Amino acid sequence: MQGCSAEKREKDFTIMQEINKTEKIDLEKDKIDFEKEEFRIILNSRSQRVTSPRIKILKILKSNHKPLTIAEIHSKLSKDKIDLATVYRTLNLFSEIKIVNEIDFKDEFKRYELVYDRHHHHHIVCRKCKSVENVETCILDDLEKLLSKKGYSEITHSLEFFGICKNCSN
Amino acid sequence: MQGCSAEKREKDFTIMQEINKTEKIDLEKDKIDFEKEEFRIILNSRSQRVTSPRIKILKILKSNHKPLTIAEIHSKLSKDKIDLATVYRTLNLFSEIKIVNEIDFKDEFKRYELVYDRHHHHHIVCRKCKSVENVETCILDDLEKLLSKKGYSEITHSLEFFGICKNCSN
DNA sequence: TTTGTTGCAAATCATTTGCAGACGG
DNA sequence: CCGTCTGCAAATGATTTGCAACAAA
Repeated sequence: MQGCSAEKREKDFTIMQEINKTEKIDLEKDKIDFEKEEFRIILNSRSQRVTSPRIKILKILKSNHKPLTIAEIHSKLSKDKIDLATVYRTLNLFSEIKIVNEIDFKDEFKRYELVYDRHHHHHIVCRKCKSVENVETCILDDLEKLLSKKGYSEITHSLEFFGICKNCSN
Repeated sequence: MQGCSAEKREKDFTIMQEINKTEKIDLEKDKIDFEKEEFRIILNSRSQRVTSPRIKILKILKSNHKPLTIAEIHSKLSKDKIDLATVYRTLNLFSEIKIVNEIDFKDEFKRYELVYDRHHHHHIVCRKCKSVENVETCILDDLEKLLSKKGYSEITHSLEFFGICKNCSN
């Protein structure tokens, strides 16, 4: 293909057409390209392939500042025709490589939240409407006081620790 | 039935026979009868019927000082031929009336633990062997220090709050 | 070129449900 | 006796998996 300048020019032109089209539609082009590059680095650094479904799912997780269910992620991908099975496989992968946290809100669905770029935090979930707010502090007493000041009532919490026990360390 | 003394005596005798038989087989009779009475009170006070599957499941939860999965509970009932669906329905009921806590250990199974007679506590779970120890303290920093002194490593935790938000209170 | 990923369709498996008979109060 | 609970069998629905085509490195 080297030296095949006519073809190259035609290709460049096609690319420019593509970019112009994109610019008109998407005013946040620069931000999005930056994100893509960020995701590429994250995946590469963990020896994972950079694929279109993975980037799209990462974008969705990044732009939604609350934990999402598989169904929510999949429906946000509806125009991209990404298979449900791929969504499951991708989120299982992301959990394994620890760039995503799997959260249980005590309903029937698991939720996923991007964590590689965020500091440790928790959530307060409304038992009725399932709305979610982040909780940044980390001492329980202070927390519950804070939450009731914010207007929540009947607060309960669930806290579990996970680790490797003595036996398993050997 | 008043004044029907012959019948009453016969009935009492039958009961005594029953008790003697039980004593020979089960040396912990007193303890178990006490438990049954306790469970009866708990269920009655919440307007729930006292049935044999419910008592058996409560006994299992009471005697196992760690959260159990549905499958574990069901297998401990194997000799009693209690249906799996009944186990599910019973534990959902127990969760609703809040005598049992439903816990997520981030594997595929929900676990259930009796809570009406215990003070609030958490757990530390080994990620490999799934062994469970209770955690009684309740300040996170102290906790994690305590846990690593106990020999756990790579400790993480998961904490979520649940409550009713302002909007839903109206 | 090689290895890993995706889409599709089918399988799996935990959980729920309808119903008829059994049981508790 | 009335209303609820249980066992059974079938349905449901989220999640996983096998496989062939495809894409990334």
